[in-house]
Amino acid sequence: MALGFRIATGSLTPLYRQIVDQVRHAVAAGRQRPGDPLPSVRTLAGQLVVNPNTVAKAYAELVRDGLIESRQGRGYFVADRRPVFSRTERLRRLEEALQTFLSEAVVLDFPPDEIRAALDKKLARLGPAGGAKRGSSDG
Amino acid sequence: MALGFRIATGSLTPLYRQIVDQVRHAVAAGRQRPGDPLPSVRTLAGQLVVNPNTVAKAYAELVRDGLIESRQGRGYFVADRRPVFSRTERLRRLEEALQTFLSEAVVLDFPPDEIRAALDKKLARLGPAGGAKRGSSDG
Amino acid sequence: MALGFRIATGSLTPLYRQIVDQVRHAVAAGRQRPGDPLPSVRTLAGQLVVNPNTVAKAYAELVRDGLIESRQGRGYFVADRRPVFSRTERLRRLEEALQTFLSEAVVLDFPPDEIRAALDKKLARLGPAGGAKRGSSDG
Amino acid sequence: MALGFRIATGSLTPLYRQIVDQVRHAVAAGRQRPGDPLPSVRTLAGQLVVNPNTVAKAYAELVRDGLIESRQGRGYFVADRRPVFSRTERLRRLEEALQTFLSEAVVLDFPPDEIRAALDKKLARLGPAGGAKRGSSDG
DNA sequence: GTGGTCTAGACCACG
DNA sequence: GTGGTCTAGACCACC
Repeated sequence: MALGFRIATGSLTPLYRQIVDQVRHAVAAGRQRPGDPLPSVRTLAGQLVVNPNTVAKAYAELVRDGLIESRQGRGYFVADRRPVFSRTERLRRLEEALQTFLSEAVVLDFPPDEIRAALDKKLARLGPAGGAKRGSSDG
Repeated sequence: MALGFRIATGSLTPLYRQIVDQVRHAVAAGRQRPGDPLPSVRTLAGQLVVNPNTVAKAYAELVRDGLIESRQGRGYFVADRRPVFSRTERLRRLEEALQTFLSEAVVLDFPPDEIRAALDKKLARLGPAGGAKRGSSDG
Repeated sequence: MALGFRIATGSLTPLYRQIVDQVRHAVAAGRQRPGDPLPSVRTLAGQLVVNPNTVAKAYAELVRDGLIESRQGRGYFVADRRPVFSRTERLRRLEEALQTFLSEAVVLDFPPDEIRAALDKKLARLGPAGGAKRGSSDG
Repeated sequence: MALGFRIATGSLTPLYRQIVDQVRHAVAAGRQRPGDPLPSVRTLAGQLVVNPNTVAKAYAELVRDGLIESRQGRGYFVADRRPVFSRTERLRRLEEALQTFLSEAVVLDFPPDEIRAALDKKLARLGPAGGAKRGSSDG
């Protein structure tokens, strides 16, 4: 199936960030699996009505995170999962993402219980399917 | 009481953002209630050793968000909060932010337990009085 | 002292890569230490007679490697060393860099002994000063 | 004997580069000597299951580098090697490549021992007959 | 056709 | 002044 990428031009978050996030969602949810091809830079750019460079920038960031890889002349593909970051770095990034999320939740005036509930619900849904399984902590 | 504002000059998050966040947290935690005065721009700037413009910009953003209001010649005060968004809209936004956070966490290969733990830890630190208690109010 | 950046426009290696390498050299050799400012994007671009975007791209890559950091409105600075990558990833990168180096050496028709000797000489020179000291292997 | 060429389609390095490298290594290791014939473009393409264009491009690069030569209607042969660069120039280039490699290794926080070990391991794998033995020849 | 690099120039956010 | 994002469009390498 075609990835249902959507972009909000009016949003505060940069276009390239939105693309990065959506690819991450697709991979995290297992909608895209290792080996699967991503839409070509030009194709996606046309589809989202943004400049190809913007898509390229997004893809480049995902490559550096080890989530996807490029094969010259062929396109981008979801990469085999491999431990790229140290545990400290992973924690730093988790913390950062959590901070961003919580700021938004607080601004939206949600009480802790409701936030926790929302998380639990979503965790349960992706539950046994997606998520981490491997022994992980690479030295 | 004086708000215990603290600024980290070396931090990655902009100074003005740090101020905005701290006011938000103070209000969310109930340390600042509707009608309470905020320190003047000059006072806070002196206290934090930052440029007054920076404080002014932070306050401007908070005004724009409806969290505080300025009363000519008297200073800034915490505004009576009225929900700007409908409950459905708020839920949609929470969902979206949560989705982004969770995808990042999953891609970083963190197991559900660790994600939950990180959230709980941060929620607790937000203060036991933390978050909004009022029932949902639909716009 | 001003960093003696130089660029070879005719070279096969991309401009932005050359910049990345030179910053790495400076940091590895201890000519640039944590906290030190780097030339601003526009300044360096002017100095090297390249487009600012090219410098920006180089700096962005160094940021993602955790070698430097940007402070909004102030510039780029050498970051405190922190373990960003997992051991596997570090080994992968070492292997890659070694492969590139050896290919060049082989093309240049140097025998193993001479290659080894050159390495030893250079290792000895940065010896006790530069190089790795910390316990490193972060989990 | 047939050259034991192997290609990794999933690899990050381009197909044609892999071919170029393998020919170089074969020559460097003395498995192919001046005057020896190389497999024809079509033969090798069939053997590696790649497009003949890819092989042709690899051979073209090797010709350009003076490592092999084509004899009209007969095929490609390993060329008599003559040093293109003066010894000082070769040393300068070796120095430069080494510098880039070492900076990367140091920044990756590898201790001298480990760097040396990695080099030795790779040199050994290059083949015991590996590398050039001839004395330096100044151009 | 694919991705990779580079330029020129615009507009915004931050201090 | 600083960096950050985005566009438009060029040219090259690879398959």
